Amino acid sequence: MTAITGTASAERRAELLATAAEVFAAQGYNATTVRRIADEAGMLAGSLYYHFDSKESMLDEILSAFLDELWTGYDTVLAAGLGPREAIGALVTQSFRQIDRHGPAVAIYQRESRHLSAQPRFAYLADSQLKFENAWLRTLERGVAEGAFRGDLDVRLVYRFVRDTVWVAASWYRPGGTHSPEEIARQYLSMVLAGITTKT
Amino acid sequence: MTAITGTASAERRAELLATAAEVFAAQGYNATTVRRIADEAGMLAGSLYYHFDSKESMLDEILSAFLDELWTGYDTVLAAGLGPREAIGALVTQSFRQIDRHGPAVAIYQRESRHLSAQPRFAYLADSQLKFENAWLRTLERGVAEGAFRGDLDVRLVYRFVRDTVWVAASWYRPGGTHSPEEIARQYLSMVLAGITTKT
DNA sequence: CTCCTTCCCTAACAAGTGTTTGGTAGATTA
DNA sequence: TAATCTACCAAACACTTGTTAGGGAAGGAG
Repeated sequence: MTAITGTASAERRAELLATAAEVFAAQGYNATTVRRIADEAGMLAGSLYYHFDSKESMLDEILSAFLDELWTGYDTVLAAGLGPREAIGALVTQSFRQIDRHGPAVAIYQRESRHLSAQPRFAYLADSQLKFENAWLRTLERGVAEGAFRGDLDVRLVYRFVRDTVWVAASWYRPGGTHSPEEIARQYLSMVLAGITTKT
Repeated sequence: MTAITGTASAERRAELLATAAEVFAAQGYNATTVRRIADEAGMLAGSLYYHFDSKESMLDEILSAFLDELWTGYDTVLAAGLGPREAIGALVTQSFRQIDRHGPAVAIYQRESRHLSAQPRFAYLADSQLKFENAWLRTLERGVAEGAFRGDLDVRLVYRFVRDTVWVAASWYRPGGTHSPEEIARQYLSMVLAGITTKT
């Protein structure tokens, strides 16, 4: 029955992609050999090509799946019509949830996105990055205009500051630790919004 | 005369290491071929081996030279006996100066440090990271104890927050831009210390 | 039982990798 | 002028890389 085997093979695909993502995240895409992935999956290198066209296809599928889910969450937040401060909060929280779920994918994205986006196949990475930047910048500027955020700072610098502080967390965050993604998001937000010094 | 040729060849070494560092930073260490480096330097791949033992030696020299200079600056700051808030400020400023000077090296360090430190040859990366963590953590804890920093935050989280926010800047910072490293450090510090919201 | 699909293995390929070896033009030294 | 040294080139080496082609065991379908 093609329906049953279809979902079964889809599950196997996802399984293989998950292990591939972990190795990519740990070693880097270029440093990862197809034989290592196969090893981790308990099979031989050639067998991977029954499921995937190429090593690059795996990377593509990992990244695009992650970005799809990311933007589903982001678009919901952006369409909710929140105030600047609440919007930033929701975006940060949403980001940490993605880190919690797609940890390896986030790490890969951060590491390889820059030089990958030059490749036509991965042009959607640049698109996403631009859309991302616009969403954050507009929210920040709106916040400055409404007096919620400080106006004495370079907005682009603030953007990069917030963006980086959130996403780099993927490099050390491990699911199932002492802090839930929501708790980490809460503390991060508190630092970004109010600073780490006492208010005297 | 060995003295003159000695410094001349030392200059050539530094020159080659600088171009190697740029390529490593742009493409990643593993994705960079020795032929690409040689090409960028205007010579053939084999010729590099007149100056260096191996590709790994180049990486080693780049990273250790960077760390040496970094710790020279850090140790000066840490020995100055500053208050917690001033110490953090000095450390951040110092870090941005390093990014300004050793941009490529910093980028390489961030990207490859994790999996390199497992290798015995690069064990000093792990040592440095530990020393780094201790310096920051102690300063932060001292600040909390003295009431300069907030006590309602997880100190380790604060550490990673500050550390990451500073060093990721290397991924987008380019020397000779609109902002000097000191100006960027000033604004970053202002955000980290006081937050991005208006104090109402 | 037979056929067929699924999923993997075995074995190899061509291209690209870091590295080595021997040579050589040109400057430096004696 | 002869000898030596410096900094590179030319060509190959052994090895790893992603990828492919053919085969075969297992199990469901007819």
